Amino acid sequence: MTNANARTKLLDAAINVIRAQGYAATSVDDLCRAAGVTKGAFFHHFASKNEMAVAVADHWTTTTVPLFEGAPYHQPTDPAERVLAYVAFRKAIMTGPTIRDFTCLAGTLVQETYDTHPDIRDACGASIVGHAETLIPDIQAALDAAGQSGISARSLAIFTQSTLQGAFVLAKATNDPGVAADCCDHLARYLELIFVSQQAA
Amino acid sequence: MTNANARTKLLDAAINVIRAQGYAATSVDDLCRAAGVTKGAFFHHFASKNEMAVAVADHWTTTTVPLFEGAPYHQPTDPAERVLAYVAFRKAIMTGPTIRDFTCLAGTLVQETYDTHPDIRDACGASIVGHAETLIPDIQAALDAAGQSGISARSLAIFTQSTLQGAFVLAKATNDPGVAADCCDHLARYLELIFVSQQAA
DNA sequence: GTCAACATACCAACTAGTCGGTATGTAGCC
DNA sequence: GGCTACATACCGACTAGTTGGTATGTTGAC
Repeated sequence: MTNANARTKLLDAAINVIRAQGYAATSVDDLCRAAGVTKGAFFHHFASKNEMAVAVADHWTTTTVPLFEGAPYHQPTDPAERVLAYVAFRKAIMTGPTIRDFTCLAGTLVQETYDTHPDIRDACGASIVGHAETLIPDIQAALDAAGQSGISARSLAIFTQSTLQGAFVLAKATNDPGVAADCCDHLARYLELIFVSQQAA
Repeated sequence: MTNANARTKLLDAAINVIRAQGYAATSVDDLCRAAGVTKGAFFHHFASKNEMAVAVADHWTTTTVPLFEGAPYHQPTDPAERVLAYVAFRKAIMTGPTIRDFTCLAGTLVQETYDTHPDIRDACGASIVGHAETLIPDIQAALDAAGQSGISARSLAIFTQSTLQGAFVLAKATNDPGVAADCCDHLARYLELIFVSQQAA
């Protein structure tokens, strides 16, 4: 990591610095210091601070995709169980030493940029929606199995991400990671109630 | 509003400016310009930008409390219906001209300050949790009526706020207020499924 | 006259971004 | 192999403008 090139070092550092301080409060010098590179290197790789923010949103996607692809929640044979295992996995990784460590870069970044920096907003949106979309097949299968024809799989997939983003906000506001875990339990209960309906019939 | 004192004008302006731009990206001059007052007035009323942020979180509570107290969702006689009417009310006010107009100042503010400004974080936390607590009596009554002894009313009240905060984040990320409304529908369905369980028995 | 409520002028520190320069390739020609 | 020509990656001093905050008025109510 340390002997990676300056661009990668900057993007890796930016993930943590921006999650802790926010985007606007993070100066280019802050990022260079955290990455151990100079300002010259920064502006060699990125035309502006803004362009770096777009790049870091993409980098966030790049780093999280393998994490989820390699996660154990894909193992159950039943789609509904896979979705619930996904929520359990999300809850399980909410145990970092600090709240910052398990919160979402894209969610944090978009909150302060959605109205002023459309390019950053779109990159964050693509990251979050792209992840949500990986859940749609399993959710659709689970809904079909439960005979739930009135619920959109896409809407439900988006809702899972919304719940997680909200859980992060509440964890920050209460300074208590446990609140986020509680929210996962409610999300899991909601999904169980939906997915189980036909099995009960 | 315009002939209010400078302090009130600043706090009113700060709600909208900070919701649009974020806290760190909002300069004291921005706030003074938006409020139509001078910098001298700002620092006459607030010792620092930070102190103003704490004050605006409190001001946010002060302005939203009457909005919810006077809302029609208290009318149903059944507690469960009141809770569902609350969610419907939250959905109904998500129709501002821009996303900024219906998002939560406290949620936006805490995202970028939770780690660096504990005083602002606590003020935001108090605003959100304080609002959640107004829902607890109805939620508790609805849970009791449904025989749901395994669910904490407080945890569920917090979850409603978490869901709303997440809905705001997703609406921002997708630049689509409709996403937030969809999330309200899912929240309502979850509550219905919980509250209805004993009625079905 | 005193005091709160502002206004104006100002400052030191910091900001994003620039620019001239260096170090290390590497491709192609002879 | 040795040479030129050019490209990439990086350095760090510099600048023009902005920032939060201060110092010093002014004004009007009591």
